[in-house]
Amino acid sequence: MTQKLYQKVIDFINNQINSGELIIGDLIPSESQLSNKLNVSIGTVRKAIDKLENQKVLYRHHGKGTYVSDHGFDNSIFNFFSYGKQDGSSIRIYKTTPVRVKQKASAEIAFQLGINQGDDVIYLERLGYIDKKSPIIVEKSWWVAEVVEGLQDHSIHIPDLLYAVILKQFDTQITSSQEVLTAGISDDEIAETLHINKGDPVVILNRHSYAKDKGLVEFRITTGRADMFSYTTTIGNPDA
Amino acid sequence: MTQKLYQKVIDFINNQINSGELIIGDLIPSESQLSNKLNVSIGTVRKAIDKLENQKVLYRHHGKGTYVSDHGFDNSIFNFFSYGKQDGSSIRIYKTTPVRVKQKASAEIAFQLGINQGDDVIYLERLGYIDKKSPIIVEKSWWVAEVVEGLQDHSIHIPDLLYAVILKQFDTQITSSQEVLTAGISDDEIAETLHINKGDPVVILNRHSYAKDKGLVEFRITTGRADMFSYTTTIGNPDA
DNA sequence: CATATTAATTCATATATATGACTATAAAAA
DNA sequence: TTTTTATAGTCATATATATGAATTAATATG
Repeated sequence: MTQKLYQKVIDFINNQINSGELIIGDLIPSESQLSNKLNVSIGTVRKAIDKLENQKVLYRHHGKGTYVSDHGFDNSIFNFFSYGKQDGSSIRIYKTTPVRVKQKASAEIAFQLGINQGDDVIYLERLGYIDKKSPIIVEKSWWVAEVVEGLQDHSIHIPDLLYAVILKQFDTQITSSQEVLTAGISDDEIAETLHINKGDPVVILNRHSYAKDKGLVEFRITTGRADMFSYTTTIGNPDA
Repeated sequence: MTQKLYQKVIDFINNQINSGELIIGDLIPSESQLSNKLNVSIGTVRKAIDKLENQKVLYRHHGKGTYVSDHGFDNSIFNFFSYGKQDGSSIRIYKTTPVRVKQKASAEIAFQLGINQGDDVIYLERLGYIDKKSPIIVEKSWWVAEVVEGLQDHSIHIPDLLYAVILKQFDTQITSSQEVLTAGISDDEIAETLHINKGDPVVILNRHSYAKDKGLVEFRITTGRADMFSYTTTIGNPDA
């Protein structure tokens, strides 16, 4: 045997997802269909699906079938914003996009995106709300212009989930992101936007996003009010 | 069948761990031994171990056996401190314990530990270093006194891994912790300890730890220099 | 003694098979 | 028509078996 058979199945499913033949929410072929199509036993298909289910790429529904999950990006740290403190229940953040322009990349942005200073980038500034009053996060996002040419056009509607537009309008599938979280204090600009005082603590999340076949396409700095942020995890085994 | 057989295997192994018959680093019985002992097929044992491996409770070493992992607590956010910024490689933090006293619980601490104000608690203050110079984290930890009676005694050596002592000296197994991360700014005391300026940003991690059969036993506030902290995650599928 | 070989143990991969349980749909009965 | 029943498709659990690969320990060989 030249390679692991279950890897063949994993690759097949990943390819279907990455090529767009399968998208979030889709039912994938049944275990027996995959078994026949790929000439492996049904047990091998199960093992492959087990692994993809553990990675949250797929989820099973007994009696119905196996679906493509959208949980990959639900893991973003900033989806763990919570209003109060205790529960850690993730709440919905509504977003607006007050700024969207094409501009020349600064030295810093060029460095972050791996392009040359002065190259075209599309800059978006988004605000996140949990109610209608004042924003709790500011999101600054720079895109390689050639990838999303026209995104600065206000005729394009930007929904809460930015990547949905990127996929549909620009045929660009964001496959993974790298996030780095740290803390800081607000400067004048951030303080005014978030209705807090200069020097108040903020949470800062830098994100680099990669697209299929295109590499690094977005650099994003998200700044959030520390008093509105808490990230909750459980370690160990609560069942024990 | 009254219940899932693989669950029987999972329960057996978890019980061995929780009772202390198996501790971190131990080799668990081989698949065939478990199969014989519990009267289930070897495939069922594999399925059970698969699940525990996914939960990071166990890890396998091909040709040697399956071991009890300590990765449960490696997930602590503060193990993702990194010195520089980029790589996110987790580094070792050396700890000292300059303060350890028995005291009466304040209203706040009593609330956090679910005990009465004025009840005895053991208070530890620990400092974390990445080199020998100045500390980058301050850890304030309050324990229910009856659980760790004597921990304030300086004759007890406290290693970097505090929970190892708790297990051995006080027969108390920490089974899970709940962590909440947020950001803040340093007050005078913290600023002095961490050799930063008052008002500088800090990362704050609150932890509640639970012990087997004893419930909530520790409340901890860890404060770290924001410029030394970064928490890195990858979302989505980098392989895709 | 030092080194190479062999054997035993253990996990890893792969297949085949049987039974059970959940879901949706089509057929039959009220 | 509405309700019930039967059935087919799907994933879930469980066992048995075979082969392969990694590790360790025992044995043979020089």
